[in-house]
Amino acid sequence: MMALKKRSVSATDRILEALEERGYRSTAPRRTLAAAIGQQDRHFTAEGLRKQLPPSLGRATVYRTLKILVEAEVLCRVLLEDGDLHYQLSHRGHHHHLLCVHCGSSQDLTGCDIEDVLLSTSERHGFELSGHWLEVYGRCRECAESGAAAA
Amino acid sequence: MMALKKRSVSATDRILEALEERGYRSTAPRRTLAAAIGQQDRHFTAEGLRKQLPPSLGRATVYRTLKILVEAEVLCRVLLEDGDLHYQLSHRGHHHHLLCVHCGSSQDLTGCDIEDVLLSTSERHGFELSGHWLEVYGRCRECAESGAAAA
DNA sequence: CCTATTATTGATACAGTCTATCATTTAATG
DNA sequence: CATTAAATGATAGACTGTATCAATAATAGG
Repeated sequence: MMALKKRSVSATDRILEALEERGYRSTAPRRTLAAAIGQQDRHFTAEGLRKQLPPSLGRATVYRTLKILVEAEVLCRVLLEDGDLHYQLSHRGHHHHLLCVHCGSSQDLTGCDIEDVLLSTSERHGFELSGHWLEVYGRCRECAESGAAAA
Repeated sequence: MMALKKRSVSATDRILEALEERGYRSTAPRRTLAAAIGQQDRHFTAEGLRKQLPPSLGRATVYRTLKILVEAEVLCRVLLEDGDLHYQLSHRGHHHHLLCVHCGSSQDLTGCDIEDVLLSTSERHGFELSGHWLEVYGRCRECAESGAAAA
């Protein structure tokens, strides 16, 4: 019982597990990083993250660890509408995001049969599909309901 | 009759027209740039373009002009699979690209009703759609047929 | 054609994001 | 513990842009 805080704990743990699974050592900087990333509730940049960390944690370590985590698919990169690339906690497997341009939240796009549409369309072009990148922008339910007349 | 070379000529002209339409002055650097961009047959980077230009043409001018052209929708930015942003001549209106990861060519994705799929899916999430970004990666017909066993 | 006005240019410096190098420190292992 | 290899952080640098600004060039009016 009392399963509060489950989200942040499990995110941090998932990060540490992913590192361990891949044979990376458990170090103090990585534990600090994992905790900080686990607390992010939306997409973030490497430098934004760094500002929340003790300055003693070197730049290179932050970037190296982020890179590892993207490769491990614990983090994914999201493309903002202006072309900025941010990081975000990822759920397993290939998926897409509904990114709220107002509050910055993101939810996974589920129940979307976009793969099928792309596959058949590609075939018509004689194109051998190997992957795709999709980001969807708009306003989440909360922002749409509250700021009804937002830009 | 004899409508050869139409593509490159019209691309350069389209660029110059777009600048004029928007009230930008016709200058030698911009004409040089327009000609160089018109000759690109696939996506390129700002620095890659710059290497094909006289060094006297300043960095800032290249970047400024590219920015203007993206805003004018004469150029569009394409996202490569690794997160790199490149530029590319654009055809009018919103569209998507089939990007060949082998030869770097790109073709427009037509006959794709992805907007409809996204719209209905977004609605199910209570998400107010305002835009999206989609890139599709794979191999074009030529590359698929020739290098049958390519990576 | 000449001049005034204003946009444009290119040099320079700087910002942001990320990588390479490398001596030092630390974790894992026996 | 002692060994060994991984990881760290400092530093420098690459790459893609943006900001500033004095000098220059394009347009508009006379």
